[in-house]
Amino acid sequence: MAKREKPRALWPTEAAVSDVVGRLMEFWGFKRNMGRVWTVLYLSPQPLSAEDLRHALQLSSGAVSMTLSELSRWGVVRRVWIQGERKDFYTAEVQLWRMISRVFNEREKSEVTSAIEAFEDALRKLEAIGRTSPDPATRARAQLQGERIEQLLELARLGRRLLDALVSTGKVDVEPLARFLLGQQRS
Amino acid sequence: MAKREKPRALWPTEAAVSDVVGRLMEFWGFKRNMGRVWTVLYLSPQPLSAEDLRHALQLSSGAVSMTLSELSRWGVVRRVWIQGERKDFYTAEVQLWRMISRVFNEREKSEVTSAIEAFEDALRKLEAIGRTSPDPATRARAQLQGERIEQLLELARLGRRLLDALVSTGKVDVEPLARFLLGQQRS
DNA sequence: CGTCGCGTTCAAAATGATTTGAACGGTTGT
DNA sequence: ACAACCGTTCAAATCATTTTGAACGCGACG
Repeated sequence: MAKREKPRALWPTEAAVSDVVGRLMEFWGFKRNMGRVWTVLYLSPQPLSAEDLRHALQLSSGAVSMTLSELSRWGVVRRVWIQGERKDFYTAEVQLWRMISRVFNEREKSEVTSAIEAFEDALRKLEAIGRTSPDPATRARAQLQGERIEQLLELARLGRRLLDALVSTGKVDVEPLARFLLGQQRS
Repeated sequence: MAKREKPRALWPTEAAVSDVVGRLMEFWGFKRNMGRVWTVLYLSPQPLSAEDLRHALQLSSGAVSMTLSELSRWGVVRRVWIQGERKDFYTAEVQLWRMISRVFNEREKSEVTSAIEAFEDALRKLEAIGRTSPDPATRARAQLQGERIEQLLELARLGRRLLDALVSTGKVDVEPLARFLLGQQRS
């Protein structure tokens, strides 16, 4: 039986930071606990077990299990083997940018892409109306809506390009992006 | 009594588009109805009354009122006077980029900024521990956490720079940003 | 004035999301 | 084979958000 430290309460800074990250992630569309669990792992020198996390964050066993498996699905947490331990242990992905670009790529991009498709679809239908409707008022309205939707579509495409740029920049490292942004700045 | 068209059901494309935008906005942290209401206004040739919206989207009077006032607070919808009408009418802000950069600037930025402050705060506390704790293990741990939090801080600052870049680019027009992104691309 | 139409507010209801904890199934060690 | 231990699952419970609709206040009109 290896000697491991007992589940210990979080330091105040750990609690504070994981809370902040939890909030950010929640704001960002994930569950708050995902952020908190990830942060505790990220700040821990050693891998932690589900039980450690349960104590650190006062969660039920089910919650920990579900949160960890969700985090694993996003690839931001890894399961590690610890010699002579029965339990599973976990570590956080420490390559922050890799995490983020994966999320951008999988989550945001599909969101934006499906919006783009819907806009294109609507445009096609409106064009059909513009060509076939007998009523001039109807045609005019279709025309106007087409123009507006075109704008939305352009914006969505811009968004997608931005995501692509971020992700492809980030694939390697955050540096180039940072340099670009610095160059962008007024002073 | 001016002649105005009766509240009319949405065209299928209008319904579809407002739904998509509603989803995007929800995903994005707003209420779905905000997106839907905005879209209906955006696609309408004339300003619409609260009642029109109520019919178009099947909302209660209260919901329409609250949604419109929230949208007004974000400056994405404007109230307009229509000659000889008792009711209030509304139009959508059509400068898409202006809307978005306002949201970035007010909402995201404050989120990121407060995270940055919290990280800085945590760092200060950890440094104090690193200087004063008698226990070497504690000092080592504080050291490590400091490094990790430093990373988070750097990332948050990068995010803020990105937001600044977007917003300042967008203040004028979307064009420059678009050009930059195109230039960025691999081919 | 009194009434009507309209917009707003807010408590209550509905809906939606998250969390719990007990039950289950698999594994290890005896 | 059994007991102890762990992780997972999922229905039920809790908690948070959103929506409703009735009550109110204001201004316009007769």
